[in-house]
Amino acid sequence: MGTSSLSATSIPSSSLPSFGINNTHITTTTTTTTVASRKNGNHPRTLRVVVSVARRSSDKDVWRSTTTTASHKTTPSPASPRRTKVHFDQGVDAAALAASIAQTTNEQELFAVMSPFKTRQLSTRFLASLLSREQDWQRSIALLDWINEEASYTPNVFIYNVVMRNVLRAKQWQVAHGLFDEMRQRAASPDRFTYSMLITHFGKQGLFDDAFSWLQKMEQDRVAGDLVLYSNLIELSRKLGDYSRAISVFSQLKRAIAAWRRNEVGGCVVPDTVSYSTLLNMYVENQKFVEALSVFSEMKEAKRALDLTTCNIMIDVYGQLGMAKEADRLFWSMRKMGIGPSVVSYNTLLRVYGDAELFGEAIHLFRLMQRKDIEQNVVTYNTMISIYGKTLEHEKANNLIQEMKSRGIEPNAITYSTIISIWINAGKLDRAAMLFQKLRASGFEIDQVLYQTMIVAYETVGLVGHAKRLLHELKRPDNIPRETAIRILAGAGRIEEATSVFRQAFDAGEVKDISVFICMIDLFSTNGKYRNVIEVFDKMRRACYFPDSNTIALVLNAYGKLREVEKADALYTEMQEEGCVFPNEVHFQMLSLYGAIGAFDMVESRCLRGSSLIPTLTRKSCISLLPAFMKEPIDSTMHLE
DNA sequence: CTAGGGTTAG
Repeated sequence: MGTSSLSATSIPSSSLPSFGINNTHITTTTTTTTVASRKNGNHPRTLRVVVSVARRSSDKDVWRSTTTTASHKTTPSPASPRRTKVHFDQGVDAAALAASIAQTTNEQELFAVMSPFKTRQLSTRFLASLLSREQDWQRSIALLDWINEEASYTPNVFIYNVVMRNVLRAKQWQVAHGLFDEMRQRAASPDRFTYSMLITHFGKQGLFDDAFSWLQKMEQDRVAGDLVLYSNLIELSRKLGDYSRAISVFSQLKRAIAAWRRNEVGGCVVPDTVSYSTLLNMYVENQKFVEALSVFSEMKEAKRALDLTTCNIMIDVYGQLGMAKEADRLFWSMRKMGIGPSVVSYNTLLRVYGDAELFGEAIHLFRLMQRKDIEQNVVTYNTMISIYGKTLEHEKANNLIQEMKSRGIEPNAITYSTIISIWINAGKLDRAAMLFQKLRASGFEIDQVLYQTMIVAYETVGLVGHAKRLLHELKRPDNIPRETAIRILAGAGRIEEATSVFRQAFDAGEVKDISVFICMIDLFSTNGKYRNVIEVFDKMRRACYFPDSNTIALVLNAYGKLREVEKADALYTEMQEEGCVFPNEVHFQMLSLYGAIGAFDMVESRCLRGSSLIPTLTRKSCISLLPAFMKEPIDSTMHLE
């Protein structure tokens, strides 16, 4: 019968990424499905088997060896007592049963433990509660399989969510995909718990494409997000360096809040401390300090309690705004608010003092930390070294390196690049070079800032030969990662070297960081190498990285320069559908592209309809739009300056 | 009976 052909080996290993939902197999089992369904009068079980076998085929250890289908392929469970409403949960000790399950090492053992309950009616609620005690992903999958195949219960969304939780915590991404598909097929529709877990776990792992595709599915399913989810998405966008997307998510959040206020949806979207601080942080990252301040006061108005992290962020904001006094006041009032400042608070205030040239206060605070035995870390020392650099006390700065070492705090690349810059600014290039050589000789990993610092230093004092030698080394990077070499070469504008190292690294599968793609696109774009821009972009997409909107703007520009308006249009449309909000420059760029090929209808349909462009049109942009409007009179609602 | 979030130094 069908299922016997469904052993793990029959699932092609290439059936990713939809993971095992393989049409061939589903087709071959259709007949059995019908029979099975008729027999026990419920859902098609065989499909479940297909999915679960495929899912398990990725397992590696003992749980996999039991992927035999023989034991549970035919006989519908004799009990199948779904007609009766009587449950026997009461007599079952859930804790003891969970403990027995926890002892099993493979599926057969687990099935054996559960076998007495095939003939008894356990409620779905009981099963969910049983599962929620299990943390191991393989055992929870086995239990899910038992529920489905051995006992013919119908797992609900609670049960699936618990299994999903364990699978995600174990970073089993393929299994998660399979489980998700299975949920949908079995009508246990994913809910906001499911989506929230998927989006955050995939996002945390840097799998942004997946994370945003879950978001899309969530919206298609009309599942309302809540505040934490939106905080998460804003944070994801921030990590991607995509301010536009963050703003777009934020406006979605505001829409969700409005809907919630009108009682249209459930869930809770009232901003809390963490979501405020996420927003704060987003504004800080993008240098929007005034907006950050306004969020802070809105937060205080909303009577949200300040917590440690929010205070730390705000000390930083005040500092960046040149409001050292406020930063100082906030720091010293933390204890009164019942918040003990952490090492991060101290470090941030140290930096604020340094930026404000309040060196006396900084040194005083540092001494206080040492006297009162408040935790210090490498950031504390790096900040102080930089401050001694500003006060021109070079030897004191240098001594701090010895001090931190003696206290068991290891200097890092930031420590060394700080001190090297100090030597260089003090005109002591020899000391800088000596330290650099010593670091290289000791096998310390030189990162791009260290390299760049030295290269720039050599160039500044006219030692062009030394600078060139360093750059030359990077072409054949043996002791530094290729990604680092690429970033340095690109930063130094060495197109040919950067290109060749990038191609080597990409072919060797070594390009893991999205920023490497981006710096190559930047490099090619600023040098008018548009064909190369597209090449890197294609590689980036093939490697499943999600480009930020600035990068997309550069790629659109490249397509335009190459007169590939159709490709530009496809990308522009796709990214907007993905929720990407472009700066107006990008829209104008597209406008002029459409204009150049005389596609005036595109101007209307793609750029203007539903976009926020019209109220912001300036005289200059209106002039650039004129060709497009030649057919139509200019709308009087447009604001001409 | 199920879930998830934020901060410092070159």
